[in-house]
Amino acid sequence: MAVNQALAAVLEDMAKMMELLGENSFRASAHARAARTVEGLAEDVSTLAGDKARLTSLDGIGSGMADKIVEFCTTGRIADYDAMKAKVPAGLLEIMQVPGCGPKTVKAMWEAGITDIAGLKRAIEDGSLLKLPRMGEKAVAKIKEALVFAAASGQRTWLGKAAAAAEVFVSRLKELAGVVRVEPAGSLRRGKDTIGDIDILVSIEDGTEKQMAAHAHAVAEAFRSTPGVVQVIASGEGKSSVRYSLDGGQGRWKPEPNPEKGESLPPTPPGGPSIQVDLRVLPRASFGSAMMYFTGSKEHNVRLRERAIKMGYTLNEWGLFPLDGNEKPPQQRGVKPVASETEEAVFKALGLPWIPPTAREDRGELDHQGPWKLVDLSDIKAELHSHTTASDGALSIVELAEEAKRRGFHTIAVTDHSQSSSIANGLKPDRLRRHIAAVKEADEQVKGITILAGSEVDILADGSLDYKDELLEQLDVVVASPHAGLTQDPATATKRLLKAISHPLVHILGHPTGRLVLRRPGLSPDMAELFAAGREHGVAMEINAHWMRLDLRDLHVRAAMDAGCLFAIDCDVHERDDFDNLRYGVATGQRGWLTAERCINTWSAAKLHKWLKAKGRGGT
DNA sequence: GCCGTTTTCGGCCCGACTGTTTTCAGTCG
Repeated sequence: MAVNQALAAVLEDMAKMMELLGENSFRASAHARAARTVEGLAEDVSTLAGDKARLTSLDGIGSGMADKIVEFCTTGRIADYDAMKAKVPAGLLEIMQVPGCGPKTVKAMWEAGITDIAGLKRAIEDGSLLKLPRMGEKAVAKIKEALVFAAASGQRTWLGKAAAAAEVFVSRLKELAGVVRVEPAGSLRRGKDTIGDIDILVSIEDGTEKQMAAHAHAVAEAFRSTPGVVQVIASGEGKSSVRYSLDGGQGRWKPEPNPEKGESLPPTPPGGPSIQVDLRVLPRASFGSAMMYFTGSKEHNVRLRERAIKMGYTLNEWGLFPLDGNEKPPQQRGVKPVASETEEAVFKALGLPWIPPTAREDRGELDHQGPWKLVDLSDIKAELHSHTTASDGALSIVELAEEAKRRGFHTIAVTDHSQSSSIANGLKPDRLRRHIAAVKEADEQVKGITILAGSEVDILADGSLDYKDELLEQLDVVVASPHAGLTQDPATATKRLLKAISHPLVHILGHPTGRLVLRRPGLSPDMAELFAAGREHGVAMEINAHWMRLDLRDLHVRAAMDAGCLFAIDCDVHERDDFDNLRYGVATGQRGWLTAERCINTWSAAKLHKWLKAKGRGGT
């Protein structure tokens, strides 16, 4: 998978450089699209390099691109890329990351001798940037301000962090007069594991033009003045953009330099990392098409619009309109849309079932036959991975069980850490034996839910488990997880995890790669081999729901689905609020097209308990 | 550079906003 990322980065850079060099923009976007395809592969692209027919069967990969991929996989380089790199200074690609600095602008900078961020800062200070075409005072001020946030603006944040930030705006705007609905859209609604910016849509109740404008104005004002907003980027009636402090910074930060401190550029904003939040205020009549538009993904939208054109329509955020050859946008000519108020209506008019937002990634969802039946939050009836105060959790066995019961679960498995996880206060065999007894006692005591005795057993570096079989046999649930040795090479990691999967007492492979989103890549085993073994041995693959893990990730889920695996979506509960992370695990499952029947947490108590008991006794 | 429900050539999604402009280019999502 590391190869996929490296190749995707190269193709992405090629696309950027083509834009800079003023080459055919469609050629550039073809490279960008190929980059996305390569990045989205569940298997290592180098395993496909010998099979050109399979390569060209991938979306956006034609004969020429396939040759480049083969070249990269066999020689580690692409001649065209090297040639472009020799022409285009690397610093220009960095400047292109700065908001407001697109290819045309950066090309003009290049022609003026600016080739990196430092040069850009100098050109701002000595005023030479102003001499560039279409570059006035305001444009320079904007770039100046953008540079302050440049380091942060390229960064993405965790799904859980972004969701919490979005909730601050949603709950605030919901209370305003004239507001019908407030919904997050964008990658947050799609449940992506990292979020670049937050999109929030507000629907305004019908009324006179004046009333609606007043409501829209009030919404925009409330949005911009939300505590924690550190910068207002744009503010119109229909659209506003701000930066919001992810550390909950209070009050408004003024992006003005203080000359007394010798500052010529604005100081770093308070509150640490921040995220851009975009607001759109819309009439009720176009809420469905606008939700589709702003939920994306961009690539999914492009496919939808292409489909619309083929069917004689044009699709935009205002609705689905008949194609009439008139150049002026239909909504500006008073043309009535065929569909616009709900997403269902727009999809239906395009001959499609409603597609779950989590599946809108241009990964074949438009060709999906029949209605979507993905696993849903309400399907989950069991939590099979949780920790108590016996290891590193915050709740007692009874507290944990009561909380699970309150959330409507029929089963909770207590799976504290095993002995090698000493940092997490893992249980030595004697303690585990006593813990099993305590769990059984609690199971007697707490009515209305089944409490299972389990363990999250370390998969040691050589693939063996952290307890002897004699002890594992006494457990109702065995979750085997890698915790240490997460920098092993792929071949070693594959061997290690295969050994654990083939162990007859293992039910669930916990957070299989050990990755931490935006922090640690984790293991890169051969996923195809893992999933084939998972199916063979009847081991469920975990989707760890914590937003810091989301492991398996969406693409792995899709591959494991195709391989016929079972899944467990678990919160890895350490404290009460961790149960709330379930939605992120479910979203990740949905992104891999996971159905409820393949997810053991959705099964009835009888079916689940029977499946667990069958392990190690000859059945699967 | 890709691709085919008019196509193996000639297309390739769509609108809002901003700033620099007097009619539009560039950027963004």
